[in-house]
Order: sequence, then structure tokens, then C-alpha cells
Amino acid sequence: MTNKFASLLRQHGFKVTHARVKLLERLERATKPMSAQELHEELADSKMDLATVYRSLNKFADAGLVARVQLGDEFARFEFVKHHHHHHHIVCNSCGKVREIELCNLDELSHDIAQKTGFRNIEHQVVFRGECQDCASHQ
Amino acid sequence: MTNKFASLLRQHGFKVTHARVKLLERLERATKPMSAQELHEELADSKMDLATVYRSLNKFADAGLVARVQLGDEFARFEFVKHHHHHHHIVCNSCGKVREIELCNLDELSHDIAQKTGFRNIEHQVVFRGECQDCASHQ
DNA sequence: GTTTGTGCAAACTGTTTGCAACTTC
DNA sequence: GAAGTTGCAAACAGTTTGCACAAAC
Repeated sequence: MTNKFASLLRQHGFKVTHARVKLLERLERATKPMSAQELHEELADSKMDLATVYRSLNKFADAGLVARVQLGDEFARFEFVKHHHHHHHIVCNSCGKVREIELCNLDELSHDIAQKTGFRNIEHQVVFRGECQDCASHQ
Repeated sequence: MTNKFASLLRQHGFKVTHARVKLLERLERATKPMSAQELHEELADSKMDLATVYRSLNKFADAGLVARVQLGDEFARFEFVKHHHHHHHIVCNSCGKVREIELCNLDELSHDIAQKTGFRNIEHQVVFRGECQDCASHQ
């Protein structure tokens, strides 16, 4: 197997398995962060165990191949780290739809916070929540 | 019982019980959001069940007496809603210490996002994470 | 043939729930 | 005494882990 994902796996010292290639393929196509369960369901054909999904995702996250995202729900979601472009998300409180937000003005603020608090290497996670247009109009 | 918390409970249509008064008392004194488990441990003397803690916190949250906060951990934390002042938190990745951040510049951004996405009633949750001064110096 | 990954079942954590007993009003 | 609250045990969801087998290199 010598596709894009196979070599990505090799580069990171992982063995190239069917399950992992499928996972990366699916994650790369995703337009929103996906949960382990979603991935497991969507890749049901590949008959991989949910434990395998979790194990792979965790390894990918450690290796920096995917990013773990918490959107205030009870579960974690993962997204492929493509261009390393900084972004956040907005979630609809009614239907759960997730959309990417490209805007962010927190860098100066992080700098101020570092000065006031003495914290180092500050990163931030932002989740916007509201009601999406579809849900607002369907009522 | 006619203390501050008893009347707060009555105002919201709750019965005044030992457990609930203790919970509110503790939460009001807190300088950081607390988890159900923390509260349960700290109030061990009162011998209330963990289920009672969860049930009360959920009711309080629904009533707007406390705010549920997710700081990217695997559990929820709760904080007393005092002055309704808008703030966020910074968490130390090493020791887990949580500190309040009073600064926030996301309001204009929320407005832009509303315009671009069509979402309504947008709220935001922000968590900063980094390494606190203590942890940075102890190594 | 060594190392790494997988399936399966069991465990573990945070949280919720059903129910009978008990407070509170 | 009706309504709301509690303790206890059981259930639940998301996630992790131990182990024997299997696949990758």
C-alpha cells in the first residue's frame, strides 16, 4: 500500500494497517471534527473495533496527526491536522451542527494574560454556541 | 433556617434542605469552579450522597444559580453566579490550577460571526491553558 | 521472528435514574 | 398529606486496558 496515508503513517513510525488508513482517509475528508463513535459507525464496513478507533486516534493525537477538540459536549472529537490553520468552532444548541470559524482575535489577549498571570505557553480553546439559521427558521 | 442561602432557595421554588444550603455556601466561597466530586468530598461531614450533589447542581444550573463550566477536562465544574460578571479561565497543564481571567475581547468577534454564519444568540466559552509560574519554576 | 496492532471482554470514570423512605411546607 | 428531596443501588455513556491472537515489517 503506497497511498498518501500509508506514507503519512510510516513517517510517524506507525505500521500501515487497514483500520488506520481508513481512519485517516475519513478524517481528512471531514468538514467538521468527528467523534470516535461517529468514525466507528461510518467505517462499519471495515469492521474495526471501537477500541481500535480510540487507540488509533490517541496515537494520532500524540503524534500531532490529528487534533483533539472538546466542544462542551460529553465526548471528544478529532480533526485532521491539515494546514495547521488556527480556527475555532460554532455549535448549534438545537441540532448540534458544527461549523468552523476562521476568525480569531485572541492572540494579543493571550499576550496580556501571560503578562498578568505569569503563565507560559498559553494556548486557547474557544467554542461558540448559538442557534443556527436552519433551526431558527424551523419554528 | 433563614440565612441568605435559604431565602435564595425559596426564591427559586426549592425546598430548603441541609444539603442544598451547604452546597450553595461552599460554592459561594469558592474562588474557582468546583466539580461535583470535589464538593462531595469537601462536604463529607454533611454525609450527602454524590447523587444528591449532582441533582442539586443540575437544578441550580437550570435555575441560573450556578454556571456549568467545561474546562477541557473529563468532568464539569460549577461556579456560583454572583455578579454575573463575564469571565473565563486559565488552567495549568501541569498542576491543574484554575485561575479566573477578567479580560475578554470576543464580543465584536461574536457579532462578526453572527453576520457571517447566520447563527443567533451566540455565546462563547474560552479556556486558556498553559504552564503556571509555580510549575515553570519547579523544574 | 520481533514488534506493533487488533478484537473481545472487562474495567473504570463521570453522571443519571428508579424507587422506597423521608423531609419540608 | 402532597410535593419535593434523599440515599442507595443499578444503569448508563464515553473511554481505557489486559490479554491472547494476528498482521506488518
